[in-house]
Amino acid sequence: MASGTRSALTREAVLDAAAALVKRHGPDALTMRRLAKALGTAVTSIYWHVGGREALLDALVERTMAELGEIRPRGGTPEERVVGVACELRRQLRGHPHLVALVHERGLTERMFLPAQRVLVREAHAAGLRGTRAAEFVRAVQFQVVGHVLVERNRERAPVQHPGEQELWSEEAAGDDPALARALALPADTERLFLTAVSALVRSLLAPPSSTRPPDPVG
Amino acid sequence: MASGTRSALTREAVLDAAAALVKRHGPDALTMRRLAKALGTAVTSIYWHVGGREALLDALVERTMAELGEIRPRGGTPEERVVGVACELRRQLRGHPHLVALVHERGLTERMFLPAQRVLVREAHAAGLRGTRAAEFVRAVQFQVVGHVLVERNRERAPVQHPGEQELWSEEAAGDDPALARALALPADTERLFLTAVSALVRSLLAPPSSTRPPDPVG
DNA sequence: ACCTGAACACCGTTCAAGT
DNA sequence: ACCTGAACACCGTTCAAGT
Repeated sequence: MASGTRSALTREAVLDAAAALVKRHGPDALTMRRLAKALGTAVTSIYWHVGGREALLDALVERTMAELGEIRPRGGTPEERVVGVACELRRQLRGHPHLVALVHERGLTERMFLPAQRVLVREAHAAGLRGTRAAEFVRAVQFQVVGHVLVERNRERAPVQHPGEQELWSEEAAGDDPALARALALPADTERLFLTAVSALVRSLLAPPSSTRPPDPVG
Repeated sequence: MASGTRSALTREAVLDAAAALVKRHGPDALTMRRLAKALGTAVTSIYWHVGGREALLDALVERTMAELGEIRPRGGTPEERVVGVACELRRQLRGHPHLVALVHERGLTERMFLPAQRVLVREAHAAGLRGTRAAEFVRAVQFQVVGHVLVERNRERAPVQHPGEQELWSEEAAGDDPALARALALPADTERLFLTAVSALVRSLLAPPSSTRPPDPVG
């Protein structure tokens, strides 16, 4: 359709090619020389348009972050809505697997999380939290989501571990709880685990602070 | 003291020098050539003793992991003991800042966490959890701790963000909650945040499953 | 304003050669 | 068995030079 965008090297075109490279082969594959070859230009042209590799990655992150959809809370209770927001956020991050690592390396986690922060603040207020308690709630959810995605992504990348939980737990005496040994020998169901953990966290943090919890009467 | 360990290049000596390099200047500074220069040998000698860079890092991780102290649970209730274990684990990981990233990159998180898993299993049993529920509990705590440390470490490395929460939250309308805006503009107190989050998680997961929580009667 | 090649200072790794 | 230098195929970046 478009005629001859052939010879004009644009900042846009460079970013497109870079994004494609990262998407296909991961951030390590993004090399100035490889990128130049993909674009059919000299390496040094890239420097004129976007600067060095660091600036290139910055621009790439910026760009991908802008593509992230907005999250809209859904559900009846604040708890449900917050859990929903967390799940949606995780989904988005998992949709751009390389982005997470890139953002993480560049220390842009805060920036990436800002829209979600605004949403979470509203929900915290709706649940009756205010001031520092609300701030702590927001950040606890943020750390939880980002942390979980980081750990999760890492597991997917390195599916087989040296000794591996499998062997270590299958032979191990897990007390008299073979079901537990079996469960720990299996790879984790991260989807379910995320839901469980974030639900537990949110439920506990949104609960009225009245119950400073008396010690359990169980022996 | 020791006489002439001067000329004999050992696998041990290589690992020592490598560890020192990583400790001082981070994993990126660990270069085969730099390491060789530090050791006063040819680059290729390292290959004979420990193999390539990848093998070197593996050995380094293995070694540092073995140095990690054991965690002993302390406290009256299972909840207290689990939180204590989590805190101790975080402390240990923070004590070896480069190790975390290395372990994470190599996908050895499971292996690193195994001793802690055993302890957590005992506490889960003590709290009355069994089977898959106990396994889920253990893994939730594991993901929480590792994830938090990863996020936390990243923040420390990149103290100033592009726009930064500061500006973004100081000018922003946070509803009618200036205290919250102030709190979110300040850097997070990760120590406190960790304690809050892990306590909330553990409390919620160790609570008896009886309360499927009826919906809040609040309008 | 835009693009180029040559050059610099680095990498990890291999390999034939020494002792 | 241990150590070496030369060489290969890569890097990111700079810079003077072209048009």
